[in-house]
Amino acid sequence: MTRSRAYHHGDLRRALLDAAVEAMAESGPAALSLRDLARRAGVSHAAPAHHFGDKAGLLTALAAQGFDLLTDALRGAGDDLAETGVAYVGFAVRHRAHFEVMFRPDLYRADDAEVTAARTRAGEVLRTGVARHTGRSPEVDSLAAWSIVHGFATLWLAGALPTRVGPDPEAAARTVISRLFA
Amino acid sequence: MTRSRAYHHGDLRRALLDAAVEAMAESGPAALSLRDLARRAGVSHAAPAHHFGDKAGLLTALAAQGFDLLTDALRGAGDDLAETGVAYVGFAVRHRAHFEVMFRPDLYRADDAEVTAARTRAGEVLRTGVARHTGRSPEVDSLAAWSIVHGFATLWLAGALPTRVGPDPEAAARTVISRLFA
DNA sequence: GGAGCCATCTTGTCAATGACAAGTTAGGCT
DNA sequence: AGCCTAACTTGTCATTGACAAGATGGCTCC
Repeated sequence: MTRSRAYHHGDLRRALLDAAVEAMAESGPAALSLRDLARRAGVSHAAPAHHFGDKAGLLTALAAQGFDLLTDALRGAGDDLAETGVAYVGFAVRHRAHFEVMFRPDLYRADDAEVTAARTRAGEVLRTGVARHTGRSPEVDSLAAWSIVHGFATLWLAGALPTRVGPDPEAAARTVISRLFA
Repeated sequence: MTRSRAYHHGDLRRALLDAAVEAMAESGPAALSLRDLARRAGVSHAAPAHHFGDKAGLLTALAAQGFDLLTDALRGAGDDLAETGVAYVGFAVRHRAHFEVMFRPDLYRADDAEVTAARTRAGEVLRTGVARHTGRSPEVDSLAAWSIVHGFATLWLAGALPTRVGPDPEAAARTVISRLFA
């Protein structure tokens, strides 16, 4: 590493992505500024452009990274469909910045090849999880399961849910998800 | 009206909100610019500040208007819970700009009194709709119903759903929602 | 071992934007 | 008639994203 070697940061690309996550955690995605990221990484204001082209480029990379992280999180939940759903909510809470970019296609280049591939991989995991679980129409079940976990996660992150839900999003999600299989 | 009377636009506040919806329909919420709205309304670049204070103020007004529109849409769906859910999705598709602001609290002053009241009203309609429908835990059912319609609407708007779902979001929503009551 | 090459990062600049300050106009009220 | 205040204007500033052109230094290849 040997932090701060004038030129050649070492891993500026990763440092900028990390800074972006950090900045979004503090002030939300709307306030994100490339120049602020450069400042955080200790480089000049134009350095990010070299790695990502423009702001949309950086968010594209962040989205791709996010879909890969989601894939890992879902795989780590094992074979139980309900736990996969809980893992989805857990990912949203733990990787809020990634999550908030991933499903906002106006912020990045959603048709980028790398993002598309990563999104497809995550979709596969979700789909096969549902197929493994139920004998009924896996198509509808897949949509319903995805909708309910995505909706719950989004509403939680937006602060739209009543406080009565409690402080633990994953516990609440477990209850809600199980309702789908009642 | 007598459009364009030099000073005193007549209904600039409404005109700016309409322009905001129009602008967001064209280029998404991230690209929204107060100066562009002023241009669309044919007023000076500082005119919006007088009515809304700042950008967050304008989006706060838009969010409040959105929650009122949502309340109307839900009420118009009648007593059937599934149809209320379909109406929720229909609202998201038909009033995309409002919807995309409403659940993004970092864009506006979510604790504004007017917004809070409007959000509460919409919440009431949703909650009583669920209570009327089921005898089981209305708390969990309410969360599950809200999650599934919000998730479906969000994913649809984000273009995240596979094309196989078809071109009609409300029809697809009907199928998915009915899965919740299977 | 050194010469050149190229990715990496810098400095400099421009137009656009949000926010604020201070002035101007018009329409209602007394 | 006069004024008084809400509604809008012009002007300005710091910040930002994007682009252009230059500087630097590690790496390869001979």
